[in-house]
Amino acid sequence: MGWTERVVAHLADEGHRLTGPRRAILDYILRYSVPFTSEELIADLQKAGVHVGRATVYRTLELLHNYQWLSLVHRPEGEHGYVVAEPGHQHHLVCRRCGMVTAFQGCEIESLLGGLAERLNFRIEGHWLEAFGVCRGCQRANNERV
Amino acid sequence: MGWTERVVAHLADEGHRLTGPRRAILDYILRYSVPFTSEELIADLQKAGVHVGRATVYRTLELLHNYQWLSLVHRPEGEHGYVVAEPGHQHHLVCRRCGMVTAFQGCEIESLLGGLAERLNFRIEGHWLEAFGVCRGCQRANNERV
DNA sequence: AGTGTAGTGATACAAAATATCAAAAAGATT
DNA sequence: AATCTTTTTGATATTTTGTATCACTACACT
Ligand SMILES: [Zn+2]
Ligand SMILES: [Zn+2]
Ligand SMILES: [Zn+2]
Ligand SMILES: [Zn+2]
Repeated sequence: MGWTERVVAHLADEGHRLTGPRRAILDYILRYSVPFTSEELIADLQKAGVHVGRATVYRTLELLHNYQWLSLVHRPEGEHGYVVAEPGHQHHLVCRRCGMVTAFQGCEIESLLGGLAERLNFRIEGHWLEAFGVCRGCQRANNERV
Repeated sequence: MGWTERVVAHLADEGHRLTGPRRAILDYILRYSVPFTSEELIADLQKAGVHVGRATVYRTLELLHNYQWLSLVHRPEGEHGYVVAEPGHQHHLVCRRCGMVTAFQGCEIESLLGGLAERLNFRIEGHWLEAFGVCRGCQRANNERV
């Protein structure tokens, strides 16, 4: 069962309708290998001849983001982009060259922040972590060029 | 030597001119106790009767951000806001109630990410970490109310 | 098939950010 | 201190991004 099917099932569970536009957006999203913005998706859908209203794109992405089927990451240029995700605590490695994103779980940061929080009397409820670097493919490409 | 003086000295070093508008913005920035956006600063300067063009505010904030004299953090409502910072590796605790930001250094995350990077063949060059929670003051205020 | 309601999208609108470019002002030079 | 060179500024126009409205559509359920 792939991402789309899980999303569809979950949305149904939550009482949302499976509409044509939502289906089209879900399908299109999977074609991205790098984070995308709402505006980019709108433009790409249009180019591809898929007719979906601007407001619907914004609404659908927000819906998916609320359920954590999409995550936001910082792209190399600075703005936020969406990437497909699975619900739950997750972090990302973002390639500065090609923009590719790799998700990873297993986070030991809570314990790391624990001592700090105690010292500062700050009650920590969550965190956002994202790492930047160069992915395997881009390292190789670079070596070949040199 | 305070933040402003360090910034002024650094900008001079880098060959930038110390203009009236820049001075005004630097002075005003220090009055914020929570992260602020470009638009907020523009509005506040106007209210305060300080006349600085909109474009200049955007340009100056970007300049300071490039030199890391300002950091961007996610505010409780979701958007990005600027906070004064010192160049170098730094992270922030952001209070979800009042928006107050506490910076901290001493970061052991590199080592934590090291093993992961090796497994994934990803060369990590940096990271962004930000923690959310409730600051000391807001915890106390809440207790009193309950 | 009929019904109630979530969802859609054209349009208008608002907000945020950038581009342009003549005029102003820093700082160097004399 | 007057001049010159170059950065910087800011009014304005424009683009980009995101939201509000609301009549209409079509999904889900009986
Ligand atoms: Zn890459
Ligand atoms: Zn984590
Ligand atoms: Zn607080
Ligand atoms: Zn760190």
